[in-house]
Amino acid sequence: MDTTLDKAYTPKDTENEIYSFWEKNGYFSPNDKKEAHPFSVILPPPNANADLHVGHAMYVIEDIMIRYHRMLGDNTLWLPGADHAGFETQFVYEKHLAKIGKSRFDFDRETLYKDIWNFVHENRGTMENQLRKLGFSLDWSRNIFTLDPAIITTVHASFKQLFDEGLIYRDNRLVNYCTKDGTGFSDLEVLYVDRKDPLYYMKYGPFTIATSRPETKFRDTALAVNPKDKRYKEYIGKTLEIMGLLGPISMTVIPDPEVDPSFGTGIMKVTPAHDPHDFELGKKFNLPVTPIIDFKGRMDFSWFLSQKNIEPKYRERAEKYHGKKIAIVRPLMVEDLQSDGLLIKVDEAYAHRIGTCWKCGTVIEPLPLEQWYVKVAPLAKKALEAIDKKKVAFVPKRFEKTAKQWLSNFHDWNISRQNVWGIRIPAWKCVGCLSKQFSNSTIQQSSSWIITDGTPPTECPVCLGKNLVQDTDTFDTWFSSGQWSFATLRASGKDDYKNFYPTSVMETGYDILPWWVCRMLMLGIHMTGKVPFKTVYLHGLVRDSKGQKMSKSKGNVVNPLKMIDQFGADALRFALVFGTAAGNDLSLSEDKIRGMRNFANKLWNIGRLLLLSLENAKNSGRVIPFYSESLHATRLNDTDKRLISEINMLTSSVTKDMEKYRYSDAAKKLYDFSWHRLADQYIEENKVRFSEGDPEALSVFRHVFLTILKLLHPFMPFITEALWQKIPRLTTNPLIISSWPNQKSTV
RNA sequence: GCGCGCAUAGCUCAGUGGUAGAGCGCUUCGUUGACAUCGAAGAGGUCUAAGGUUCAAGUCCUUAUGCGCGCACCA
Repeated sequence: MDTTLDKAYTPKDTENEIYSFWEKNGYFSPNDKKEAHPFSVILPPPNANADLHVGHAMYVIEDIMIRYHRMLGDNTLWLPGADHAGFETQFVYEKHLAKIGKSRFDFDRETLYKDIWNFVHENRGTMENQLRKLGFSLDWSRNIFTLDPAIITTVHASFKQLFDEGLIYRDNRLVNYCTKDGTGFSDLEVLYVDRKDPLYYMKYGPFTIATSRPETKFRDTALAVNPKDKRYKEYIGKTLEIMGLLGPISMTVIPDPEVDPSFGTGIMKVTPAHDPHDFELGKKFNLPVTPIIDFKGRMDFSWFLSQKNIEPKYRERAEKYHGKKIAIVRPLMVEDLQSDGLLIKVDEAYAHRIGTCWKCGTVIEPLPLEQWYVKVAPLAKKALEAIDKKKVAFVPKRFEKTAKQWLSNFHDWNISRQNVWGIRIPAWKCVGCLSKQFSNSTIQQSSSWIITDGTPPTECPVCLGKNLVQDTDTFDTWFSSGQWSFATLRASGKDDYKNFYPTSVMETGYDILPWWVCRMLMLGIHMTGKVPFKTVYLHGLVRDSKGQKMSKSKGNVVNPLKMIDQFGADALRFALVFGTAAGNDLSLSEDKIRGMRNFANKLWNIGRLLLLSLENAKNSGRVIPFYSESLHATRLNDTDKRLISEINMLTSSVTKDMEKYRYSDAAKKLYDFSWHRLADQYIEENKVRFSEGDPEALSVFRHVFLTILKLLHPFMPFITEALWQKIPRLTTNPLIISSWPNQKSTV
């Protein structure tokens, strides 16, 4: 064994070597000892085709938990995976297509899917190697992809079961639709932004109405007023002839207690096809759902133009508007409203919030579309009960309330996506039956669907027809992700589900609490009868040195790989934990990482001094005994004994912190003790003894330092392992699988 | 409107009712072998405000102010 060390620690030389040493020897896999307690964590699967960002580095908390429990001797599993990230990945792929002058519509479904598959798999290894660079002790032999057949099987089976139980249904209602990306979204994926837009006041029969969406007025089907509003009471129930841009329309005035009399003029126009509130109102009053905007975000006047005997003026207008985007039509309408004397005024800076596509920023259009919905309330109820019965604990505790709030307020969940890249929904329709039912041209009525476990059905159970068409939609990625905790363990082989479900801890960013954690709770409990995890630990967002959110456009993004390259993975890891409270956002600066690199170097040089001293002692024929209780009792002086007592106190205090998820505290104590107590005090005061080869001093120094290496290992796995392997000690185990210290332990 | 969080050193933030902390920055001094990615010494705080609980409050409770986040409404 080479016992000399370089003057400064160079992580680059050692990290890769140590990682492959660990991986090759299977240390990341569970020890499978029968008497061992199970401890399991499932890594939130990063997007398979994207590079890691510094937020992913926060999963270091999971590695700390895992390494700690592995050293405790627990049967420890940290399961890695990669996410196909349905819509998100397809979005990236479409950008890539655009660069080469193509679009997804140039390909048939199968080709497109295969092309995205290849695109993803070209990039997939990158993300995984980046996780390795971070030192994450993931069991790669169990690596799972969200599109692995075993996962798809589980997702299909759950869908069928939920459908059979009546917890999934098909409905035609207004969907949050992005006309640019061509897909609908769940409520959670709509990003609301504050904007200032014109509010148009226009003449509406005897009234004045205010609207920010004049383009929808062509398909208004009613007027609504607050029943308590005295100004309009007499109109309720009456049908009025109203002059519009395309001639007169007759409309009934209906009561709606939700109309705010103080907003605008207190009269609301009702457009069931393009406003969720109006849609519900329309259901109540039996109003027709008549769209004017199509799925590309264009005005569709075909319903009007197909009529006979239209006045030329109106035909001309409709033709002018037809097929154009909303933004183009609005000013045209304003002109026409003015020339018809219908425009009263325009409030140019009306402040409101508007739903946009979280990915591309396009304004979300509520459009009527048939989709699959999960009936959330019964599932949420079970999750709420589990929380109340303390079957799930939250760290920090305050997120329990947040989770409960979400679970109490979820609407039914639209899980259909008009994407190709994803798990296709195992639902088929019979063309024969369909043609018989198909009467209403604007709204497609629900008909009976054939749901299977994924196997294509051979014939229609109703008419025995063989012409069956599969739903072209795929699942919302979160529908499958919501089953990740049990789907993975069922897929990863052997007895993993039996041994490791429910998992010990679910650790992720608080920003996906509603998207992921709540859904895993709901689906996990419903599908398995058990909570999917016993503890939820949530970490905050990584921000820049000034506390600003990182973004590419601001140019303040910290690249974790660059930082690892520059300062080492241990330094980055320690910087992310040091001085960071669970659930709070944290500021990360290069300065902080550099500071932690300096700490790593400090450790390195403590090790270097120890090794040099041991080597000198050996060369002069001294035998350095290993620390033991009898050595302690018979030979140590007070100075040495005091240090031993302090390292024992540190050990129990750090252990307590580890148990209570107080990683920042543990890290600080270790930093402080190593640097300021051991190096600055003990070593400085006893330097002469070391150089003289004092056996007791060196024995104590070695014992204390090895103990520190153990305690620090979960945080800084590379340098601690590297030093550990250089230092003569009793056990032969590498540090990663050596035992967590207690007050009696020898090293 | 509802909910959550934050307010502590110049900056960024920890802080588990018991003598105010860290990282970075700053000042002064110090390089013959552990480390200048260092060492020694130091400056810098009415812990946002007001009230309350307590032997004891940065910490618990109430209220206020400012900032941030989420949700709902938004014709």
